[in-house]
Amino acid sequence: MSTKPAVNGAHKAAIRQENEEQILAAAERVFADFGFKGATTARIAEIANVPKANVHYYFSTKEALYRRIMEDVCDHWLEAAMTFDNSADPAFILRGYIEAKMDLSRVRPYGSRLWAHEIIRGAKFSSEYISTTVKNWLDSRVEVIRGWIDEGKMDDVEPYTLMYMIFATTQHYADFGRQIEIFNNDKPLTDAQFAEAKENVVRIILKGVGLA
Amino acid sequence: MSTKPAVNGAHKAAIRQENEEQILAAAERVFADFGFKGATTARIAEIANVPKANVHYYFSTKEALYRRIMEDVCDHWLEAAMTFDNSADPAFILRGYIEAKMDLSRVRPYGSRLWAHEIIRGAKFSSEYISTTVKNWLDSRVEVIRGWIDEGKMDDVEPYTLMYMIFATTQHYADFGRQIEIFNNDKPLTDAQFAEAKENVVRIILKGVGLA
DNA sequence: ATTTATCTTGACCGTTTGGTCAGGTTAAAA
DNA sequence: TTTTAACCTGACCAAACGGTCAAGATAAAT
Repeated sequence: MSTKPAVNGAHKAAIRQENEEQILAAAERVFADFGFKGATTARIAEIANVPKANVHYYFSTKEALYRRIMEDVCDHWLEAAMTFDNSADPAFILRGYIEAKMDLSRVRPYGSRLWAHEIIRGAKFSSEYISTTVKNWLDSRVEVIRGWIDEGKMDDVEPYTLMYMIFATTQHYADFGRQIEIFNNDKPLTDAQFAEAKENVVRIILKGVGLA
Repeated sequence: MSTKPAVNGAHKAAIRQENEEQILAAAERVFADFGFKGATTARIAEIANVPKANVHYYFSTKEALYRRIMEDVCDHWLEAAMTFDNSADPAFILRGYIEAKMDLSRVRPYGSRLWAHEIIRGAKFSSEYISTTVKNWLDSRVEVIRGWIDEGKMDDVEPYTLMYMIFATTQHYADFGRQIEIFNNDKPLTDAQFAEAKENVVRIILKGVGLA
């Protein structure tokens, strides 16, 4: 561990932060792979490289750990959502949002997979969050899209269907990453391949709604 | 049970078929909700309305049951895949394929979710199937799309990206069905809403690749 | 130097889990 | 009628699981 002399408990605080981060990262991965019920605290401890009792020392229960990670994933999702503002230029906004979501899938695939698990099993823990924070955001974005349609800036498409298409397509690169890898001759997409995919996704969707 | 007199073991055969179907349906649902590891044989038995020992009487292990259902889901997927043939008319073929996939999500959401679980956790059981049957089919369809592009029938898009977009968008209605339901004021999509979504998905994608 | 607070962790506990078994029931075959 | 085969299932087993605890180590405060 750190050899730097501690001042005012900084060392103990650093120990806590380092261990918590290690456990959170391990847990995100294990929950992403197996879902809440399928994940074991033994496996999380193993990946985090700490004794199982330590997981419980820092996070009282498996569920507490799970909720903590989901909050973090939601915060990250919100950052991408913020790129979708009320600008007058739909092509610019939609391009920015799709790219932000694609990038999120690229840099944090486990978070997306964890979310997918959560939704697939019925959104047991996140139902309220989805029906409030996420739904309010979605409904307000749908109003913005409707405004663009009314102003003749884009085709008259059903806005919810468009948003679901964007969610689905962008998260696919995280959730079904392994399948895409198998299709790519068992190799992860290179940065170039991913950039090309991103550009094609943006292009097809923008043209699909009359913006390119 | 059936009161019809049996002839040549038909009754016993009917018992087996009925019980197997019940267990398979229950298992598909439980595996869809919780994934392989998170699902329990006790839960499957409960949903199937049979004693747990009966599950093992008909399917030796949990894994045998899981593999059996996955084979079935793959067969079903293949049926939709068959709509994508070598026709000269890309708009017609893509529309047919997208619609078949959307319908599959509508009539068999658990199968799609089970598949999603399988892929999210790394395609542990299905890796070979994906890298052979599915990949060969995908690669051959990509060649067909390239042919259409070469003939100037559609835009020069990256065919794999297009196929992933179709997979993602159509399966979203099954895998993230709960989220969509929450966004729909906690009500499942009506048939009319689903038909509208399907039409919009087809329209956006076809236009997005220069086919509408 | 001593005390206090935090960290560490092997061992343990009660519950859950996948799977087995023995004995009984029912239907079909001989 | 008897025998055979298939179905049924409560009880049980060993292993896995989430979580706890006591005792020791370490760092910080007094």
